[in-house]
Amino acid sequence: MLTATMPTAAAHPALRAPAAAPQRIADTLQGLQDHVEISRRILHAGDSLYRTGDNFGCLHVVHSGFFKTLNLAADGREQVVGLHFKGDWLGFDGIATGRYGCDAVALDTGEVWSVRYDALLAACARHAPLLGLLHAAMSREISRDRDSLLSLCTLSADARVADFLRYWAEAMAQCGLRNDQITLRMTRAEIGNYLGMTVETVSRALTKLARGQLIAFTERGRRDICIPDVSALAAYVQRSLAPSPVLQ
Amino acid sequence: MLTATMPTAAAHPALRAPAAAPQRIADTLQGLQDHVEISRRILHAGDSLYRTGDNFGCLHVVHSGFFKTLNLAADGREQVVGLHFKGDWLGFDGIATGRYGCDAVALDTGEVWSVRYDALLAACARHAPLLGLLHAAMSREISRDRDSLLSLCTLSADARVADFLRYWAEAMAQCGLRNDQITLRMTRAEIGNYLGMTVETVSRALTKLARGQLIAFTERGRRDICIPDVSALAAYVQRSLAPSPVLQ
DNA sequence: CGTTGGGTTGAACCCACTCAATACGCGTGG
DNA sequence: CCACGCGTATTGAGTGGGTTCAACCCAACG
Repeated sequence: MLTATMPTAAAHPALRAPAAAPQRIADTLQGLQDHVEISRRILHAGDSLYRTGDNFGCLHVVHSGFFKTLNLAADGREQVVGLHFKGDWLGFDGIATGRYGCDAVALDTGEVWSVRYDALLAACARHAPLLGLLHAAMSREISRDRDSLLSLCTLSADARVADFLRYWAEAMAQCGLRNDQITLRMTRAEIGNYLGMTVETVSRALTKLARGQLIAFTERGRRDICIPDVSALAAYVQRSLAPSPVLQ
Repeated sequence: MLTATMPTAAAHPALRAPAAAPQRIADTLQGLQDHVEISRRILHAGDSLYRTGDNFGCLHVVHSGFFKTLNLAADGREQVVGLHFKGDWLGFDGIATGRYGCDAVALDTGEVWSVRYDALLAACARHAPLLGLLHAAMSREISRDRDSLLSLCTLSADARVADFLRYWAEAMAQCGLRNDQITLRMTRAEIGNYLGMTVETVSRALTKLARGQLIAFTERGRRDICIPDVSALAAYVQRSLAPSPVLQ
């Protein structure tokens, strides 16, 4: 069995997912391709896959690219509630009510595979493992959301940014992409919204991490970030928990 | 069709659930009873239904009482990530990994119905509507978690407490219980943890709400709370969004 | 009684926010 | 080519909401 090497510390809470993530992603895409009729669709940065209130009919799986989900309140508040990478499903929130409960927006050019929910259920009836994949994906989504809550409530602003970068790098690795140098597809405003802080705080946190050698900016633009050692970010999060002074 | 009256403002984001919640709960319990072998279990306040890391084998449905789910990080951080009432499912987070990802703890005496996950799947194959109930429950869980994120990131401490009370009262109504006077089953510490603030802030927020006549404490103890008008709480949340001075 | 756990309240502090100025990157058009 | 505008990012100074630290109240209980 070809298990991808996972260089980062395995002790981290958000790392409960099985180490064989690339295999899982491949199985998901293959399973869909083999048993359900799928419709492929290319989206570009800023395009919406679906919007809050749209009639629910399809589930979607990210085949390439990056997506964010936005929760919109009736009063205008909006909140980035999830980031989604290759192999992730989109649209679960629509099953219960028959309407999507959030917006799904592409962060750059990418492809999604869409399947009709009823067709998927029919396929699951014929081919049971497909249902297992579906349930596992929903289960992971729930766990992931809870980990977000945990980080949001228990970490300082700096640590949340560090944890965000670690999460992104982790996701890159699971997609089989290199994660020592990542290009954030989000503006500081989006990151700040996702992490519950302001643009300025995000910026300050990033410069502090750069000062501490935990990350480095590349020559071109400040949206590319070098992460020499992903596990060092996790260590930073741990350190910042203790009331002992970390790095200035 | 007997649709329960929902007195509260329908404009609120967390109110996406179909209005026929009592019917949904009844259907869930009936569906389980009719098609799967269930094992009933009584728990008392503080008892754990399952713990983080336990082998996953069962899903559980609350039949009576109140439960909280606790996310535990390896480093000791713990976070209340969910509250669960009659008809709610517990244990979804265990499907993906084969181990529960959090603790489920009873907030007072209550009964849960447990079903083996594999038995449930088999029953779903025989009786399709059961699968619909399961997926709807998972879908609602995801939506609910996202609403928590939204509140946590976009509301002030006072508004979060108000929103918490509104949510609890809402849940009581959906269970068919009276919601003009609720007994919080949680200590200030638990509430604070759930809402991402300290005990003192929770206490201050409650006294402020009481000063503003939005809630009132009963004669006995400060854990019983009268809510004369639930929709007034939602209105308070809305008001506190605008930078205009609310109530002192 | 004394003790213990939960709750409230006050005072001082501090992290993160607001406000504001500046700098950067990039496309457009002169 | 530079000028210009615009969105984005960074940095500084000042403020404030929420925290920390502390004292105190109260009810339950041995």
